[in-house]
Amino acid sequence: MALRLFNTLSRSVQEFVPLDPQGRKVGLYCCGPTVYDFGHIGNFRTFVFADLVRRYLEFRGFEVTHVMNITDVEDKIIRRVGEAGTTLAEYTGRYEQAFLEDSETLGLRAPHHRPRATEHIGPIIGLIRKLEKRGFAYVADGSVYFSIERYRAAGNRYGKLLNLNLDELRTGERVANDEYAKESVADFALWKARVPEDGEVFWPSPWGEGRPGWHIECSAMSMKLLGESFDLHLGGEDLVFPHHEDEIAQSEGGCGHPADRPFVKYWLHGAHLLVEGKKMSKSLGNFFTLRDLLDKGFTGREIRHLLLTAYYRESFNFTLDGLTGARSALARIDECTGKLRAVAVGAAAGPAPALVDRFTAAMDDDLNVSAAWAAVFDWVRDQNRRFAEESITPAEAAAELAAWERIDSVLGIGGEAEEAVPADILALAEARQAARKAKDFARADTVRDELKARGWTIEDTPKGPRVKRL
RNA sequence: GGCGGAGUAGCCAAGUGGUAAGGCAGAGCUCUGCAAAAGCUCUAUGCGUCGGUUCGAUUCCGACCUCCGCCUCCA
Repeated sequence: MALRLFNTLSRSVQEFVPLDPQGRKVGLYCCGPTVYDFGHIGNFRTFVFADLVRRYLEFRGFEVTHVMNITDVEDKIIRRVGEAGTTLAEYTGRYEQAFLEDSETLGLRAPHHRPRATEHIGPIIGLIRKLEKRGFAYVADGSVYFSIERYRAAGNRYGKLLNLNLDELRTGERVANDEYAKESVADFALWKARVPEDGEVFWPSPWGEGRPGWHIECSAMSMKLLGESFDLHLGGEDLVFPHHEDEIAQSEGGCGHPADRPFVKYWLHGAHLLVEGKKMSKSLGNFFTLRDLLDKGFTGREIRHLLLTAYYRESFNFTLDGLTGARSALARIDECTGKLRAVAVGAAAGPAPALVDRFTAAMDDDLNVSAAWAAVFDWVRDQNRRFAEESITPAEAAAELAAWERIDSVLGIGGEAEEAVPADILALAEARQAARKAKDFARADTVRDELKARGWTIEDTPKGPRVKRL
């Protein structure tokens, strides 16, 4: 039994074997946000996916170094900085902070490194110089470009991730004015010469003042932090081309990776999502930032759960109804784990194996999280039956709880211990119970309404009343 | 036009060459003073359409229909 993942490089599901000879350490890089605005739900599908990969690798015993870059210099950012009349650092700092908060809301484990592009201009320039030295870069009008033709002429393949017919690229319409100097339309910028619109956003370089191209930061920072060859590189499916293709060309072009130690061993790409059945767009009114959803009263764990119900390689239809459904589904799990906590006494000898085994089998199969949830909900039903029959012992409950906690280290939706009930609320509940015993139901109902007004609800169970947070 | 992905119940969504996981919603039941909550049970003769291969197809093959993505802004 081994973890198998779909590798975009081979377009097939492959067993995951780390580069580390000990088979223990894993380098994971995920293309992070461009901090020009609040992150939307589509962005976060990708980041939740990356978090799932990271957590599952850790669950499987790998020692993961997780890197996620922050793109804090880029065309759109520069335009907005100009419009806002502020500085680059002030502008991007605001949205980077928002991104960190949103990540926490969704229960994303913090990456070990969050490198910013603007803080790695040195390594970026260094990589471009290597490319120059090896003859794959050329200067035109103060900008530096990558020559795909020379790269291919040296025996390299451009188009590893995608079947591309370079001669048939539909190009021309969207070539920016400042890129007319390129030798070939498919070439891409490594370093962009400073233009007046850039304002104060520029750095000195051997080619004059300017700023990095879009792709180069990921190559430079990932190799700096994870080594020239590392295990996993993740991103949204739209990044396959050109971003990731260009990363490969730059990195392998600059460093001359041997065939058996490529820049990246496994490329994983998460599919996009639709919202209410349509591509997200502001004009359709189905464009949601994470904050929009929180404003509607949904919680981070509900959103996380919904984003984790579907297989990462297929597009997913995100709906508000689905979020409501997520709330109910989580309540079912919380109810079950709450009962387990109430019954469990003493340390478990170990997690009950059935749930963990079924979960692991599902996840090993290219992160089949849907099947994993099926295992969870079947388990919930089984536990509920045991509660109904009162056939579960405290030790068994502790073992089941340990199993849940084990797999929740991956799912990350929690199920915290229930809030302690304050004394005055408890007193009210007891008063109601006394009234019921005395058949004074009018008074009992009044007390129940009082509790409800204070945010608590009473469940009359066969074993007596139970007070719960509304 | 090129390349790729997908169509499974009211909604979301797994899966398999041998007779359809799971969640939400809905229904019935249990419990209850009533209610709520919770729990249990049930809910697709069917997997876009039409052909083909096969003892057998939702699963493989072909055609068609529809939707989506990428083809230098994109998670």
